[in-house]
Amino acid sequence: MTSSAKPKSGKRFDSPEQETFLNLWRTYDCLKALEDELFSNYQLSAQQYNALRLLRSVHPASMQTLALGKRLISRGPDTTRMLDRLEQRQLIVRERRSENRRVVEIAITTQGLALLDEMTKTVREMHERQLGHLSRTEQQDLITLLKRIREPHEDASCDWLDE
Amino acid sequence: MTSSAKPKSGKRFDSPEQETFLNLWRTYDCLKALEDELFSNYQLSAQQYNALRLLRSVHPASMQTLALGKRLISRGPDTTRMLDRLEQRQLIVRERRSENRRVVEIAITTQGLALLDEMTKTVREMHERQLGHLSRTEQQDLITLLKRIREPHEDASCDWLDE
DNA sequence: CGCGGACGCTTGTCTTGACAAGTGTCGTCG
DNA sequence: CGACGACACTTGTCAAGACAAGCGTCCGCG
Repeated sequence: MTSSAKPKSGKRFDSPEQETFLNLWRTYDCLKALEDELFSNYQLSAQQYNALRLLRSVHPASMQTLALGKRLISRGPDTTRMLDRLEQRQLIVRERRSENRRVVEIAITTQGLALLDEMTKTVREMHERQLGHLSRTEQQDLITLLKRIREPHEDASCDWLDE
Repeated sequence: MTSSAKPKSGKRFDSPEQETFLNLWRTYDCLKALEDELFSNYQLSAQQYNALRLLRSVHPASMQTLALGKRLISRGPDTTRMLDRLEQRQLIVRERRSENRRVVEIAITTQGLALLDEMTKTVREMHERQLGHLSRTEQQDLITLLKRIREPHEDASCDWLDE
């Protein structure tokens, strides 16, 4: 049971980077808990909400499945099944283009827009609870730092087109 | 198809708070991708790695299941099954105390410590790639902001005892 | 015109996490 | 000392995500 005396006195982190990351993780998880709580009232996941938001931003035009998937926050091309669920609830429509039958165009429906409208107020309130206690400046500083973190990683495994 | 003219000109966010949160989410996901890639080489999840790290920090003492679960980053009392997997691989041991047969004490094994030791170098390299391009000051600023975000939420759905 | 390959999406399968109910153990109070 | 509630953990069940193979469609080239 000698096993290298590295385990430090009590606890703490292995490196400053680890502390940073764990703080980021923890904070994200903290805020996500609030999101999930709200969205579950509407039987939506955060991802689905974001998909609807994106579709609204291009409405009345449509988007291709892959393009939508790329713009969602998390990687993972499992867009199909998520859209299945939205389609079942008639929040979106899928249409296969006749000129190129490979691609599927996704558009938000009136019901989808209505749902987003219905949620607007509570979503805003949740954001207020999440981050309302930070000043604009603090939020801006934070965003700057976060972008700086992502800088060397974008295009690698992350490509976010939403800005 | 009138549906409220709220969808703004092009895209953008509904509120500054949303922009902040989406940036946080995106950044977390970005860094998590790097973590996952590394940990999958050792057949571990980030949660499992953190559990082992925590157990090492109290080694050679042990922790109760619930206490361990509370200190893990994500909420969710599904600690049992995660520990099942670690136990199967003999990285931890579970022992039911005779004086109080309700609680289960968890301790890291020599093999668990060995695995952590084996991973040390690659983990450090990954952290370097994740966040090495930020100065200490920037990281400290970031941590301060993140803690400030969590301030009003801790104890509510999040209680992090690790500092 | 037909064939190979690339593209875009779908499906299958497995692992992982979430939520709720169940099991065994302990403290306490009548 | 026996029943009740609380506690700590486990198990069951189901939805969500990850990874890889499969299908239909289109383009380019001989």
